[in-house]
Amino acid sequence: MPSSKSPRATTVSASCACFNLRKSARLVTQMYDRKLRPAGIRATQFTLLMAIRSEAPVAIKALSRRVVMDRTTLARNLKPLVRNGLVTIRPGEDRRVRQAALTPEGAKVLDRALPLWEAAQAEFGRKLGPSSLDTMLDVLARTVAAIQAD
Amino acid sequence: MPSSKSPRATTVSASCACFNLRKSARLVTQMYDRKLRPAGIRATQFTLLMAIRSEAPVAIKALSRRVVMDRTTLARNLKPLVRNGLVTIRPGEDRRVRQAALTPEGAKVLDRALPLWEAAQAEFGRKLGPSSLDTMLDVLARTVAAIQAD
DNA sequence: GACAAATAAGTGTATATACCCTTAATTATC
DNA sequence: GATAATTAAGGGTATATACACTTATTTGTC
Repeated sequence: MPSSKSPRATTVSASCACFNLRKSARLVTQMYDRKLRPAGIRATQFTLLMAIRSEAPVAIKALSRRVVMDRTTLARNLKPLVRNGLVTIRPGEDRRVRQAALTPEGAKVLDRALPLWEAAQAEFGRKLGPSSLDTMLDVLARTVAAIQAD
Repeated sequence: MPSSKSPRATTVSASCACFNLRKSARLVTQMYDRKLRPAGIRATQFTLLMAIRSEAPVAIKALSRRVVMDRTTLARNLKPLVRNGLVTIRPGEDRRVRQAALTPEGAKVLDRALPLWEAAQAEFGRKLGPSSLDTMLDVLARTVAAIQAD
């Protein structure tokens, strides 16, 4: 039973789903970014490169659905990748659409990044414990499904 | 070799702790931000106001430890709150230190925000299920502990 | 007391996030 | 076939994140 001093403050910090998700995401992102640094990309960029490689050429809109990222956020996250020559964006047949694809350089960076990502995954799994990692992925997947259900 | 490419992509999107944390954090933050909008603050700002209220006056460094946020990130997140008159930052006795505290206006906004936050919590709990919410908070707490253990 | 080590914080730069509003192109409706 | 409704995307603005580097102050050591 919490003390009478500031029970609500304690409640927020311990029970707010948003705060605790963001807090964990900050720490985990820092860890993955550090691991990926030798490849010259960040965790978010790694995810995007992987998603593009598996579906290229893919429209901005379709890609944003795939990675569950706001369309305008995605467009801006692609900019450094385009600037650094890892991704190309070209008009599709439907001239409203712009298609993203990996460049050869992008594929090369991704090949260099993959073992670094695997190392990050392994370290995180070791620290948290494999069954907890499974639990986390399960509850996060259900969270996304629950929110997107509307 | 069609099979060399798609399984890894699937693996990343299904098993990357960083990607899935960030993805969930995006969606959940959007939901909490929407709920808090009538109070004129965002989820991150709500968290900071709560933390400041429960410990004011509190140094930037101490606050950054409390909310597990990079010190420079925190300093920048405080700026809109100071600009909008919700928080004051003043020098401490130790003149290296700057102390943050709520203004009366900040307390007023927080009072207006609290029931909105509670509504967001309730809606999220209803969507995900109470036991899943507990599971999430538990695994996120252990994640933070595991990473900070080093 | 002088000076080195440690500590708290600010700045520059870059990425990440998403709202709102607008523009261009396609599809549906009559 | 002209026009309305829909769809894909870009730009403006604001917040969120964190690394590297720097500055100011305090503390520890002799």
